Amino acid sequence: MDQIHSASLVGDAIGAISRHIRERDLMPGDKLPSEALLSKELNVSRTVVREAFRSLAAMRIIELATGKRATVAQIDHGAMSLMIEHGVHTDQINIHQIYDVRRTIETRIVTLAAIRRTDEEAAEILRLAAQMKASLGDPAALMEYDLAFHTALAQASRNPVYSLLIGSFQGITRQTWPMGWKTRPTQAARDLMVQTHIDIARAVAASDPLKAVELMTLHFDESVRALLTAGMS
Amino acid sequence: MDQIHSASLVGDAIGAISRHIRERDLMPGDKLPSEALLSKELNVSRTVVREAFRSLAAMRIIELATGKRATVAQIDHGAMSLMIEHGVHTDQINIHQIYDVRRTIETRIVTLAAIRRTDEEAAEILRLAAQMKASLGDPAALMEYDLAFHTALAQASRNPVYSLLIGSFQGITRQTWPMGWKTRPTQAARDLMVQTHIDIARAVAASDPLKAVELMTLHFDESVRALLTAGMS
DNA sequence: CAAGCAAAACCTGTCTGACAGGTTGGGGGA
DNA sequence: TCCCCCAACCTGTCAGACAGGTTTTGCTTG
Repeated sequence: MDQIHSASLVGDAIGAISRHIRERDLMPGDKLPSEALLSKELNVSRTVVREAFRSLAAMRIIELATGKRATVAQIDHGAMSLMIEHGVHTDQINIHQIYDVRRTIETRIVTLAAIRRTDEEAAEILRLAAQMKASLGDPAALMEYDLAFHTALAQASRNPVYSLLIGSFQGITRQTWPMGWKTRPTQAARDLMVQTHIDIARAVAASDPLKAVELMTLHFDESVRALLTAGMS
Repeated sequence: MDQIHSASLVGDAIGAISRHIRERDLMPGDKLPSEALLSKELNVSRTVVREAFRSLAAMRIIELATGKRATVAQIDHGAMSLMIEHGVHTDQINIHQIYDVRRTIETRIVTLAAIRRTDEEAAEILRLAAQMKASLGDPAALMEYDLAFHTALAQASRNPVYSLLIGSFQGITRQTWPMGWKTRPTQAARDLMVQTHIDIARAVAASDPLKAVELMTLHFDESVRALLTAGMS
C-alpha cells in the first residue's frame, strides 16, 4: 500500500501519511498533523504535502477543511461514483455490464435486508416505495425515490460494502435512468415497475427473503428488457 | 458530477477538467491541455490546476507523467483498493463483510466465465490452479497464484466491472489471506482448498456453469469457516 | 472566582516566480 | 534520405507571501 506511489516525492508523502494513519490506528474524525509539520518531518516542501493531501482527499481517505487540520474520513462512494462514470463515458464499461453487477449484488442485498432489517428500516423502505407511486407524474422525483429505495435496502443489509457499491452506481444511474423510463411508454409498464418496488418492500417487511429475491430478479429482468428496447446494445 | 467539488477553486478546476474530457469525448490515452494553458483558461494559478490534476490522478481518471502532458487514464482498481483497505483499517468494514460481497460476485463471475471464457482463458485458469498446487510449500507464491486465479476468472467473465471489483479486494486480501491459511493447519485442509480451485478451473474449462458455481460456493463456505476458526468475529 | 470576549497563534487556500530535469518535434548536417 | 541534436515545451519541486478561517490563550468584567 505504500510503495505503489513511490518514485516521486508526492508518492512517498502519500505513503508516509497512509502509514501514519495505520500505525497510529487513527479513526475517522481524528486529526492529522498540519501541512507545515509534515513538510518538516518528511523534508519536503509544503507543496508536496498539499498534493499528497489532495490525492488522499480525492479517494476520501482524509477530509480537508480550510483553517482546520485534515482529518481521517469515513468511507464514501463519491470517488467510486466518479470512477465508474469515467469508465462509462470512455466506453470502457457499458450499461448492461453495470446492470449485471447491480442485479447480482441487489439480489443478495434484498436477501440480507429481508433477514436483517429493523422495523424502522422496513418502514422507511415501504415509505420510499409509496413515494415512488405518488410520484408517477414526476419522473425526476420518482427517480430520486427509486435511488433512495435501493440505497435503503443496501443500508438494511448491514454490510457497508454493499452500500458503498450501490452508491458507486448511483452517479451513472442518474444519467441513464431517464432512458429506461422513456422506454416504458405505457401506463401499465410504468405501474408495473412501481408496483414491483412496493412488492419488494412488502416482502422485506414480511421478512420473506425468497419472495424478495424473486421480485428483485423480476425487476431487473424487466429493466434490462427496457434497456434493450431502447436500443442500447 | 461537476458541482460536487465546488466552493473551492480546486474543486471548480476538477469539474472543468472532467467536463473537458466528457464534452470532447476524450478516450484513454488522449492528451489533456498543459497545466499552463489550463491555468490561463480557468483564470487560476498553476498550483490550483496541479492540485486538481492530482485529485483526478488519485482516482485514476487521468494519468500524470513528468515532462509529458496528462492523459486520460484507463480504469484501474488501485484507488478502490486503497479505499477498501482504509475502510477495513478504520473498522468501518470487516473481513466477513468483504467475504460476503466476494462470494456474491464470484459466484456470478464463475457462471459467466464458464459461459464466455475463450480457450486461451480456460487454459490460463487451469494453469494458475496447477501452479497453486505446485506452490503448496510456498504460501506467498500460493497466495499470488490464488489472487491471479480469481483475477483471471473475472477477466473471463467479460465484464470489466467484475475485474474492477475483484481488483479492489486484492489489496486487503493480501493482508488477510495468510490468516486464513494458518487456520488450515492440516495437510488435508490445505489440499482440499487447492483441489477446489483445480475443480473450479475444470468446470469452467468444461463450460459447466452449475458445477462451477457449486464449487465456488463450497470454496467460500470453507473460507468463511476458516476465518471463523481463526477467531475473527 | 467564573464567564465571556478579544487578540494572538495556528492553519489552510491560493498566488507568484524560479529552476531542475524529462520529452518532443523539427531543422540541419552527414 | 536518415539521423542526431537542439530548442521549445512541459512537469516536479521549492521558497516566500498573504488573505481568510479556526483554535487557543489570556485578560477583562461581573
